[in-house]
Amino acid sequence: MIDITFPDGSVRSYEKGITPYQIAEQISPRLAGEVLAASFNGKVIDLELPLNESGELKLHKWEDQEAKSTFWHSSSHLMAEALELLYPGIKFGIGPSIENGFYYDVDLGDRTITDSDLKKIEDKMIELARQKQHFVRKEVSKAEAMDTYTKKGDEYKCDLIGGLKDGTITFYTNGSFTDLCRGPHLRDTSVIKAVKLTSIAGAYWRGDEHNKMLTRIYGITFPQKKLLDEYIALMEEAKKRDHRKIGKELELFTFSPRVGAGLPLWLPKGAALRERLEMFLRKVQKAYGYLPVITPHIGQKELYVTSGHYAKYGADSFRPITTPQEGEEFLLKPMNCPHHCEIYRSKPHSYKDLPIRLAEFGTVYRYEQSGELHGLTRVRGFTQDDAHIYCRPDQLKEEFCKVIDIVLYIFKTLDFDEYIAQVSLRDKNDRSKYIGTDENWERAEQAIIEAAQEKGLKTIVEYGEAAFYGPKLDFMVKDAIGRRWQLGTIQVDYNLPERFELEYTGADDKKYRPVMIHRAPFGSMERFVAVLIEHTGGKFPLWLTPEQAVVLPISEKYNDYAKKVCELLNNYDIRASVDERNETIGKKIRENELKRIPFLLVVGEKEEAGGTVSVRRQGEGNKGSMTPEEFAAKVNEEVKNMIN
RNA sequence: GCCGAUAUAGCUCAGUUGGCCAGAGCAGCUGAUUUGUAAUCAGCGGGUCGUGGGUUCGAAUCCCUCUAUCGGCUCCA
Repeated sequence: MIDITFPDGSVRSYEKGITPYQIAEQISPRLAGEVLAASFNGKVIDLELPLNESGELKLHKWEDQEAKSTFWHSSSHLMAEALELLYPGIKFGIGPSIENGFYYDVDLGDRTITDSDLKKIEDKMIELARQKQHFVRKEVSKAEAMDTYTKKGDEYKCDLIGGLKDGTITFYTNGSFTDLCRGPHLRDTSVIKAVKLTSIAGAYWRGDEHNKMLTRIYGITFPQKKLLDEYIALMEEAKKRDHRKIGKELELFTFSPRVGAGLPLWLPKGAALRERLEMFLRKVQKAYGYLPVITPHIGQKELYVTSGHYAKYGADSFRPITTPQEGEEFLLKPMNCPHHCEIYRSKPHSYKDLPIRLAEFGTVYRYEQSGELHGLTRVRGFTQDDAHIYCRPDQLKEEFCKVIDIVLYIFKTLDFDEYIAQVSLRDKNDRSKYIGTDENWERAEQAIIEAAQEKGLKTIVEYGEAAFYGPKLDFMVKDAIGRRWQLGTIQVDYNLPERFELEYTGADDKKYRPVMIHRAPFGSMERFVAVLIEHTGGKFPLWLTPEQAVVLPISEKYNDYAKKVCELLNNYDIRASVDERNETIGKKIRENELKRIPFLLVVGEKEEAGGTVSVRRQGEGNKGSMTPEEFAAKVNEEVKNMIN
């Protein structure tokens, strides 16, 4: 007998060799019908894997992520089976589950697959799923596995098997399709009731751009048709929040092919929004002892040779700007740090002066590959809310913690509660991508990990994500459809101070190297605004929104009164305007609601006579009448409470 | 940069198998209306169908180039 411990702490004894599915059946037939996967001692396993020892068992229903990932992983095998039947001779790369669904990378040879083919693949998948194909696990030797795929002519699987250890290799078979796979899988395909193949894309084999590009087919499946419909509806809702769409609708920004791809043009309302964000951060930074500086948009090539950026990125940057004579070469500035280092160098520093925090909303230009450009989130010209902190080694952790405070304060003020704090460290295997000594890297990595811990941040660690000169703490936030973007970033750097020979004089009158922190709480104004748009759907917080109120005269007869009200509000620092158009009040309300104006102030005969405005709040409707002064006081009070 | 797709008026989109001066709604302009909480009515103007080439008697429609955009991959100081 073995003892099985359940999540509620209860323990039951079972015959050795019992499967999780049998246990579910014994608990209740209903549970057996709903269970999709199991975890044994924390590891997800097949429902039909015999248990031979005591341990903790969790049975996963659809709600659990473990169930979903198993479900989607099995779905990718189902899709592979359908593909093999529809496209004989097709070769397979990898086909994992992902956050929302699954994909499979395939090599179709000379054939191509387009969106119009997806329907027939979906239909085939449903047809196969209904056959209730069992997923059968088989352990194979490495030689046997290699032989199978050599015969089949699938070089990708052979490549994968080459990297596996003998004795750990398993095949899974469902219907006519057998795949090299670690598992686990569903019991059978019959629970896959709804299928949607979402897109086709190219993907390099093993993620290496020097390798062949395979065709990646993305899909998602559900145990009920209803869940698929809900998912599709949710995605459609999310697409309405796309910052590119809202940016156009609300006239925040635009692009012009004539100006150039990836070079955003901020329209008056977008500029107003961005300016308020800047002012907000400037105020915070002032309180934290930052000193605003301004540096030019170009710098001599030598500057970046010194910093090391030229060696690392010179070949993939905008070409140098050359002067007519003298043979000088300048680069459009791709980052602000070298300039700030030169500011630090402009005079000698005492240990008593540190930390020195130089801040600049610095516009930088980076050559991004054409296929990478994406709305405001990935552009070729953008403005970093940049600052560089030069401090003594003993001040490092405290300074780092203070920067975390700023980032968290900003996120809190803007209701970004679902962020991921990512500690980005060096690639464990390839250290050639980085500059600086191991010792300095260790110190820097340690400082970040400790500071994050001290601030109680829940972090994930990613290796190989560090900058070439130092490790980072990155704050990642998702967009409307779940793509992750890096916003805030904090980086510890021992290398640039070395390269620029930065110094301060210690108490003992000796020269020392300061440590440098690079930090940008927003990341860039462009990306931050993009994510902010997607989070709010364009309904910006009252303190931030470009237009807080619009006065709507019932008819043109009241335009003069409306203008008077507006002027009064403007004097109270309310951002208001008058909709003077000769339109019905219904239409004015509709259009200004669609523009996400927080307050609409209707004025007509009654209001003019009483010296009031009729207040209508976005999404809440009519809130009754009050004097413009009362309204202004209310708005200003609300704004004050939001950013304090 | 790579794979796949898309590009018609300021915006959102129609445009059948290639065939008369390329259409609609919204926006704009003009006029009427003077409006009470999510679309008042009428008239008018507006497009070398992304660009350049090709096939054809004839191209928005078929083919190629380039550009931009979209979904991914790679990259992201």
